[in-house]
Amino acid sequence: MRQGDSIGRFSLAQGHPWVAVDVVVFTLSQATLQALLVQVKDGPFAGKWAFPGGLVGAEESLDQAAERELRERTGVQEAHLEQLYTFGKPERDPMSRVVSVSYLALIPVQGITPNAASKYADIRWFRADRLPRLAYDHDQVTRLALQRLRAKLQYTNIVYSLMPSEFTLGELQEVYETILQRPLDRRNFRKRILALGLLKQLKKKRRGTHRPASLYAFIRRRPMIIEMV
Amino acid sequence: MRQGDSIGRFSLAQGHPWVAVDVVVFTLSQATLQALLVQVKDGPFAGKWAFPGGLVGAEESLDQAAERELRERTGVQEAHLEQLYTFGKPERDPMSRVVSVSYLALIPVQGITPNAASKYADIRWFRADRLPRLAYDHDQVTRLALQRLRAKLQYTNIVYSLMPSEFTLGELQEVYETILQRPLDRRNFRKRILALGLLKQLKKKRRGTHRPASLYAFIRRRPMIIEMV
DNA sequence: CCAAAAGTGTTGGTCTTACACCCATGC
DNA sequence: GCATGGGTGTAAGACCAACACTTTTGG
Repeated sequence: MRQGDSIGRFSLAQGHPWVAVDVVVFTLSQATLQALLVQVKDGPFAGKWAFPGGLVGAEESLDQAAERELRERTGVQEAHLEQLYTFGKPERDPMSRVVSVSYLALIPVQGITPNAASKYADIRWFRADRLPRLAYDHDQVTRLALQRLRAKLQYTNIVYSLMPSEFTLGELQEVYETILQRPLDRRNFRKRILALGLLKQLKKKRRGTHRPASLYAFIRRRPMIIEMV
Repeated sequence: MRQGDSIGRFSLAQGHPWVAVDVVVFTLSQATLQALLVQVKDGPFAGKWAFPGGLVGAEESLDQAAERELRERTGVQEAHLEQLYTFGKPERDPMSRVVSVSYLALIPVQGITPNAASKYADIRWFRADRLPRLAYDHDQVTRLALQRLRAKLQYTNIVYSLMPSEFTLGELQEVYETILQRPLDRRNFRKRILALGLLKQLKKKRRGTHRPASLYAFIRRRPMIIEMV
């Protein structure tokens, strides 16, 4: 397989594709799940929307390339970032052979102003349930990303990566309901999530328009397997 | 990201890695899970064992490259084949930058004689729980493959890809116990698996050394999500 | 007739779901 | 004082885990 013999023996038959990463960045805003899209500048997909991405640098790991892309578009340094799937059909990009490793990034609720730089014609947030038809095979990437997010919400604690440092149980429940697209029973939700022991109740209260709600925070902000929802 | 601008703008900074697939082939034999390993011929890992793999051809999708590698080593045409994960640290292969997409292949119990061709020094089956230290980052690939297999055994019907066309419930249970590495209660196992409605009972019996057992077959041999074990 | 695997139901405990009322605040 | 979200417990049903004896064959 490797160079020693393979590249010697196969270099003519073997393609030498470009390797790129594409990053599906999700966040929550106005109680909806939002995805970050860029407008492609050149090539046959010019004008179409797609997930931001870019070629992997010579000295860079795939994870680092994804982190860099996330940072360049959003300024976000710390986020949940995980590999999704690798797409490599020869015809997926009509201009040249590009094998693309897709990543899922989750960033906390906040007003992030994305940066297109000169690389893209435009960049902005779209409601995840109302994305336009995307360039390349990115519609498939969307399905995968949503599927993975919904699945992981239910057996891991990754929701922490979408939450601000302090939140009420009502807000947390709303996040679950938004992503899973189904209502949850408030009493059962509170029982379950508190029983997991992942949250600490803060002394503070959120004083809003109505009865103040207790604020909570995650005790640890790192990925764990749990059984939630 | 794509060539239009990116390759123009970034081609010096961006590496142009080789893209390979590596295939973890599992089968069952003598009531143990077996993995197919090849012995590397050249380069810094010469003499070490690794999973079979190879560069992706210019006209080939990643899936096709994995299928081809499986076919070349085992002659098997039809198998469960799924992408696992993509590894791409710059230093993972000391000779040159290789991004490797790993695949999991499951083939039915049977006496397959693997074929090293001239590509490898040797090829043979190893017990999955007693693999030697592997070349490249393949120890990581092993962990992932076993993890994925165990997980999927529990919420999909992929076990069909490891079974011959006819089998007894005892044999099926033995497969689950082998892979999950824990004993299962016979009555509960039979109740559950029959309740799923995925099996049909054949008229035939397996006549062995003791009381004959009813033979079963999968009604459909294609992947489905279920809730098993 | 003995050894070995096949075949078969019931019960107790746990987990999950459904459900309704009072509370604290802002306006 | 009313509208709004916050906060709380219980009961019924579903699901799961544990468990032992009889049957059929080969040798």
